[in-house]
Amino acid sequence: MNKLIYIADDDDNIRNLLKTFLEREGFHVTGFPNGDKLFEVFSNSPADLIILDVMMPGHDGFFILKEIRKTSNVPIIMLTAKDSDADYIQGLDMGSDDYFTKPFSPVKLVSKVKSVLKRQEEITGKTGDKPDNDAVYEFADIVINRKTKETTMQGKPLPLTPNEYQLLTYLISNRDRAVSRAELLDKIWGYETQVETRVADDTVKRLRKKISKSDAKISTIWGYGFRLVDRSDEDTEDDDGDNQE
Amino acid sequence: MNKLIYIADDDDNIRNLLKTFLEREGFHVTGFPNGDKLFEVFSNSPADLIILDVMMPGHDGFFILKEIRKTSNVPIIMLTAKDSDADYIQGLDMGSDDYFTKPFSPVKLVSKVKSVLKRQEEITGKTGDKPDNDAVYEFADIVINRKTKETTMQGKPLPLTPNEYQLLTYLISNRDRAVSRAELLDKIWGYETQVETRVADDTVKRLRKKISKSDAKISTIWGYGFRLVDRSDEDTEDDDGDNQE
DNA sequence: TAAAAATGGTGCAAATATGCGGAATTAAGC
DNA sequence: GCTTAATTCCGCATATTTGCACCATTTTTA
Repeated sequence: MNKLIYIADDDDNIRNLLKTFLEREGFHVTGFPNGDKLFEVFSNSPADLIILDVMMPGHDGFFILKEIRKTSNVPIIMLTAKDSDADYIQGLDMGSDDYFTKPFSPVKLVSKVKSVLKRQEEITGKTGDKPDNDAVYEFADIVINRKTKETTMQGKPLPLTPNEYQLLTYLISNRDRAVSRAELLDKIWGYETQVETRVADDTVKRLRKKISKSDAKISTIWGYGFRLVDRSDEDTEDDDGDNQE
Repeated sequence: MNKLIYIADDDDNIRNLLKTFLEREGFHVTGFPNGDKLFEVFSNSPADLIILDVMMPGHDGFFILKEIRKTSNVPIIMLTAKDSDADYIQGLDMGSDDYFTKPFSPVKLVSKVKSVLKRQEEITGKTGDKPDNDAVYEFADIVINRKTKETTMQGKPLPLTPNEYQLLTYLISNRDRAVSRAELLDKIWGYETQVETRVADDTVKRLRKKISKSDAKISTIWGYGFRLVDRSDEDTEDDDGDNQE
């Protein structure tokens, strides 16, 4: 999986310790001496998970946390000193964030990291409301991150070609209705006129093959177009009326 | 058709250009110097389609778009400057909205307008000016979802062919009167002249077979056409000799 | 009551739509 | 320029729809 993890801690020993343990587990780790540096880099190249010490030169961990939260839902693990920060911890969004109390066992932190990442995958992999609904499209067991253009099916990466990506995205964003071939050609291929072409069918064909094991299914509306349905709940009603003109 | 189109753009040249081209195609066009003015007027007298420039004095196009979307499903075409608005475009409801990048060809925009309006008709129905809040047609135990094009009878899926779907939809939307064969041929088959054909009867025949177990029934108006009746309440007066033409 | 007109039903074949595999073309990276 | 991936094109097999011919049944008209 090769996840990228950012660590901000002013203590070199702790940073290197964590780096060592995490890298041993196959993670890609970058350390920062303070939160501001981390934030600066993160703004341009996001990571999969962030570990923040609360006590740091410059802005403290909670400040950085809030800054990051303004634009990202990346999971964040806070490193706190004893109980002193208890009050602040209460305010954390425990859904996507977590905390660890110093001193801590590196082994335990590593397993915490793993569980947080796993949970994150579960959240993105299932139908559950999630904060960043503009950037993430979900349908059944398929998740599309529109910012990173990453697509997953049942948590595993689903490689899509550009056209397939667009088509699937369009179908998902119009999950509540059937879309006609003409509309697909117009929106995705940009054909103004309804040229007699079957490129849409071709792309649907390839897409169907790739998501054949998914709960999501592209059903045909005979004489009209297509519609995305979820096998797990709408399977009983496939055939139905269609078209016009 | 004589559709009404509203345009909001602070650039007089663009507004007049569009106005000219669209009016040449038979559309009725009203221009506004900004989105707020357009919104104000639209609130009282709706249009069939709206063209919004993104960059405008006052609220920008996306803001106006959202305001309009709170109460209406009128198709909207956004005019954006280059790729700068790419992110926002992502957030559009690509189903009923569309966008155009400046600079654009008026000819292409006109054809886009046409295709959008046509699609809107397909979805909303040929009757035209009605917000699609009645996307679901019901008659007796038959339900037609015009968005998904799913048809159910007594809760179970009712598979209809394109022609049957159209015919049933037309009958339901005209439940309060009898429709003549000539009218059906005109509206559904598009036969301008009253060709001596019995295709309408064929489709009625097939439809009757499929809904034979339903409370809905297609009764024949001898010498004229058909009318949809509900067995459960209007059963007493089925055959009667209405006639005219 | 018989004949004519209108409608309903059955079956079939032409027309249309869709799915699918693979070739051909185009685009993209090196 | 060459190699690979992506897209489109091309037939063909299959599925579905639809119009029509033909006959039966009902209704009207004479």
